[in-house]
Amino acid sequence: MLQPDSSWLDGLNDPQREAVVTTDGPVLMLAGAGTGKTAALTARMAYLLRNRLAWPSEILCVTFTNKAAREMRERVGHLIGPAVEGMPWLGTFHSIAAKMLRRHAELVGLQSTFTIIDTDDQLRVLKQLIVAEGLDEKRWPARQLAGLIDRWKNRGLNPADLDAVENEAYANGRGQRFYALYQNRLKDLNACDFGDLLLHMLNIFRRERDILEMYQQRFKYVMVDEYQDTNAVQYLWLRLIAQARRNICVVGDDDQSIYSWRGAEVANILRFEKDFPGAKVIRLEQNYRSTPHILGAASGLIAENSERLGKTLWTERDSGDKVRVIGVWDGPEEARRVGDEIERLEREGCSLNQVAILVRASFQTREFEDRFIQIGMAYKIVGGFRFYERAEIRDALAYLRLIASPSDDLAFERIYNTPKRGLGDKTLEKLHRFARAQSIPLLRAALDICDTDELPARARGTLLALMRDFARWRDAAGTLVPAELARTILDESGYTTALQAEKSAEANGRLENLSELARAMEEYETLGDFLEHVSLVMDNDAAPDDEKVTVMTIHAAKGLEFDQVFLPGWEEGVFPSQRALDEGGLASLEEERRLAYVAITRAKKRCTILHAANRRIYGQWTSSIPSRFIGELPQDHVEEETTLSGGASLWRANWSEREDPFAHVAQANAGRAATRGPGWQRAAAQTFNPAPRRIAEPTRSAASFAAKPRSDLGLGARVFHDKFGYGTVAAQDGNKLEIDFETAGRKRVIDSFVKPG
DNA sequence: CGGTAGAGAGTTTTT
DNA sequence: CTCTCTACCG
Repeated sequence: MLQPDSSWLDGLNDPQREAVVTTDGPVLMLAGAGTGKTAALTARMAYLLRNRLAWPSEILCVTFTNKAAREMRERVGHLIGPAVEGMPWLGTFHSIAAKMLRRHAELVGLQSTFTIIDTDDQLRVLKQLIVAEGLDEKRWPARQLAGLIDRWKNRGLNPADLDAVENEAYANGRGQRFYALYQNRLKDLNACDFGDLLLHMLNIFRRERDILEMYQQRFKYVMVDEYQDTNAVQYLWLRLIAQARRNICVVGDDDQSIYSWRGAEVANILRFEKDFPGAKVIRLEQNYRSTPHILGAASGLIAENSERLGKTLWTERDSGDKVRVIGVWDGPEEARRVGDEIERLEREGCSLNQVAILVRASFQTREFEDRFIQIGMAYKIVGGFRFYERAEIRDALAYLRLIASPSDDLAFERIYNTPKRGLGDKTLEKLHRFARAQSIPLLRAALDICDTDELPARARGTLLALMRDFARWRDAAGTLVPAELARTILDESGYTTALQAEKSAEANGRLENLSELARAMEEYETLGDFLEHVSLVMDNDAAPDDEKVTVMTIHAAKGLEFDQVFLPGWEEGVFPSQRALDEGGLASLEEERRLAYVAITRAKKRCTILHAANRRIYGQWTSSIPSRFIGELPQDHVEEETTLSGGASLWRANWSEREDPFAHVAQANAGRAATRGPGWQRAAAQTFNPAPRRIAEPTRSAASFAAKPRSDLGLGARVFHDKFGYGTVAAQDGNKLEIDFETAGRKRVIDSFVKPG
């Protein structure tokens, strides 16, 4: 064997280095937030490859997200060059399982060309089953069943494995039956859902010794990122694969486990040493990301949790700023305050890409979006719908799926009347009956039924035309590259035209998404490659674009870091969320606390926590008290700018700079005093001596300085706004416009956000 | 068959 | 409040 090459070890600290060179036997790397676990993991992989301990194809490296997989691939590539291209088994649990399952599909009754369906299709299938079984879909929602089936699959349970209690969970003891029906239906459709990818492979491993052994032999080394997030199937799957050689290295942080509601089991990380006796436990505790105050605040908070392995993060950095806690009057003021702070940071030269607002729940982003539009702050909302989950993308994909596999009934159902071509439920019903009678797929049935007199003339004509289109597209698929094929289909199906005709605000964006889709397809040579990619890999990562503040949920922010982090909405009921408090008991509360820990540890330089005394939730004004997590932050690391219980004096301190915070509430509450909670009354009872309210913008925003009116947007001008759609200019004040939007109503907007319509 | 009016529900979401 | 789904009418 060659001399071990240790150049990868430069720049790593002692524990990291140990994790890299301990290649034999099980290793549990407990890596706190910002301790360089990815660096360690990638160095370890480079070390294995460079020292010829394994070929690239002999390393199994599993991540949860495509993003993490991509990053890992890039970083290993940096260390060892293009050899990394040949790492076929570096990827997400799902993509790796899918790759395996394509090879062994027949063992679970599928063809290797099976389609991977998403939640949408899943719900459609379930709904059909529920209706077919004569159940009231209102009483027993498909969503609920989908959730149950998901959870069962996450736990590695097949229909036959359900006990009576599980079975009772749906429709009075019909859970098992529906689960089984669903699995059969998927088999008929030659499809599987995300959960199946892992469960099928687990079943195969359990049943077919030789196949399991083959993989056990192949993978000399197994590495797992974010191990605290593994669920039962993933755990069992990994354990089977790693059992033979026992060269498994898992990396995780029990304090950052925030996905238990999706089946992740922290217990997996806690029991690793039992599963793999003799495991070496390595703690990465030196933090390279945050200031001591940020770490101190986060550590103090997480120390309140009981079930943890325990780590002590430390840093060599200087102190920096304390974590700020700011109390404000209500939601709008919170957004205003954050906007002001960010403008100040901007003036100080801080890059907006280094600023993030992290919220507990996605509805909270709205407040900020409204405010940022008003002051002309560049922002991006991350999360929400993934690219491939958008309706237009899924429609386009359905067309392509149907070209690639004509038996894809789900795809057929999705597009046979999209765009609207006058085919309705009646026609679909007939098609279904026809297809079932002959045991043929819907597309085939549609073709054949045109030769009969089953359908009224008009429907038959429409259907026939559609079938001709499909025949033509199938031919075209032989000659055109996927991207061109997609463009042709979108064009000839009338999809593009229908969108263009629809003059709504979203239509434009949808058209852009579709061209984006076609552009993304350029990289693929075959339709099959592309479809596999899209169902498993295609994600939402916005191209690294220009200076923008990021607004996203804390869940979405895991693994990221920013100089400046704002954490709004730290109020009881919002964070920790009411649901967690009501339903999950202590375990839930602790997960919320871990979430808070993740949130704080995203900050490199400064972390600002906000809480509002009043918030409008579902249109109701509700008063709220600061989150218990605020009280749990160690005093030494925190500076409180104002406290609500401190009452008037603190409010008054900043009073003159601000518009009357009661204005909103007073207005909104006019005539509905009943909605005033105790907090409102308490605060309202305090007498203030408000400074005269400003008439114009309550705060100076950067946008209001460059107030040059645009001549092309005078009164009455018709304009288009990306978010609000078409409207008419009702007032113009410098570069600020008031616009009556056709659908969104009157809004104040900076002129650079609109274009003449 | 397709548009509109009311009702009902409404955390987090890597794949 | 605001979005989504379903029921009904044209």
